[in-house]
Amino acid sequence: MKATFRDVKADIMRKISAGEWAPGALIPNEMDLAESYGCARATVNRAMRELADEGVIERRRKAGTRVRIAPVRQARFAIPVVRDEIEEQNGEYRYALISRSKDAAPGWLRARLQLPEGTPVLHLTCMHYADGNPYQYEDRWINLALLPQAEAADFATLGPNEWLVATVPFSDAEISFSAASADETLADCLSCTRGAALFTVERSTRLEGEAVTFVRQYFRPGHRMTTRY
Amino acid sequence: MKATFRDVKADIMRKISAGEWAPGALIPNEMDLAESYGCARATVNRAMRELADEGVIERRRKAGTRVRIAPVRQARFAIPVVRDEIEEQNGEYRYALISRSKDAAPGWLRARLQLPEGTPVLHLTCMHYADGNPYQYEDRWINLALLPQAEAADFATLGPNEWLVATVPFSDAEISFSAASADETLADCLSCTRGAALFTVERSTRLEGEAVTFVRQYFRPGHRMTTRY
DNA sequence: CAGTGGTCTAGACCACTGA
DNA sequence: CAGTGGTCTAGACCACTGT
Repeated sequence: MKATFRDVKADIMRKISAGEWAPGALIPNEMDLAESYGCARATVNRAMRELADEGVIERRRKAGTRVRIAPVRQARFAIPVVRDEIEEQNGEYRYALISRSKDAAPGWLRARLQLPEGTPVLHLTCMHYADGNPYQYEDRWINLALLPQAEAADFATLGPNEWLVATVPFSDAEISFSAASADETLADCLSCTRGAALFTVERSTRLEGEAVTFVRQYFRPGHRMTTRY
Repeated sequence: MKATFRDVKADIMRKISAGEWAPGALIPNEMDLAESYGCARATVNRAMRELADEGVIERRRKAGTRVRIAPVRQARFAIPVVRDEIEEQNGEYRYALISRSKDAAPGWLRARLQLPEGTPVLHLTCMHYADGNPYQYEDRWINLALLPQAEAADFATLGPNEWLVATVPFSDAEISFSAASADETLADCLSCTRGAALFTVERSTRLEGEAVTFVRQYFRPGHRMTTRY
């Protein structure tokens, strides 16, 4: 009879899945539920709060709790460092720096990261291999005005990805997924045909409002990013 | 002086960001923190639990709480119904059914969804338009053994996506993102060149372990899926 | 076995908001 | 203004796990 918050959560989910509480329907309030489950209100509260976080129900003070009409389906992705991603699949990771140059940020990058004219940036291109096969081509820009120490870093052996994670551990990011056609350079580096469709990730990272870095990652043809929800 | 769980969470985050508690470092236990923040242990617990959920810290009974060495960066995506996705951008949504057929599930689909041989499926292909422009090509398979009523549904006016959300509101799903080259049919439907790189979403949905549906969605060239984390 | 986090409780006060 | 969820508290017991 003693219900845990997991029991309560599961039972509410069941009632919703079974159609007992239809989309849009009002769910009893916390006090009533607590009584019917024979537990404290705080227990019901935790169950309901988690369901609300997951987008299953919608809660409003005074108005009560309702089953969402259009359930907000959401998926969570882990965003690993490339090395970890490969090693988790028991692959042998190898990294190689292709090019490195210091310049003023080009216009498209300044616009994208809201950088002032003349901001110095470090531009790196590199490759990541799994078991000797091309895995990912990385096109990386680092804001030297904010991270001058990047100029002294040795990116010949350590990938910028790992260097940044170690240097700027917690930051905000905007990430976007898309598809791109392989141009000559990409085809060459990834050992694929020109025009091949490549899964692409772009990410810009900020620390307290200041743009730290921008990266484009092109994955080998056929790459998938998978999750459950 | 009265710290809320938000205060505690923010302060812990600050200490970690500032390097006061380095990656791998042991964080004081809940009782000590509660005392230093002048709040109840439950308050500290909630703050820490949320940070652990977000992948910032790692907690183990008896061993205590540590700052994660490799912070698990994770992003959340809302998975909207196509119509909502378009209408949220103030676009005019239009739907069209291209083909509809009933058949036994082909081998690749049976393997993918773990269906027995001979399982009847409904195969639909359709298009979604935004402001009259091709937006997404949908290739949908519905398990008729589980959802026989799909055969009677009129998919000429209502997209299978919306029909399913209304019929099977809560289910588990596996979703994966990739890139695909447009073949003749896709190029034709999406008004793009053959070989264009298309952002692609595949999703298989289960209800209590039973496969309900599988879908491949091909987006128009240039489509991006974006989020912050 | 002892220390740490995980959870529950009963009660309280507060914040928001619909009627 | 009254009902609902949001949060905090002080205390308790339990589950796990390192030593």
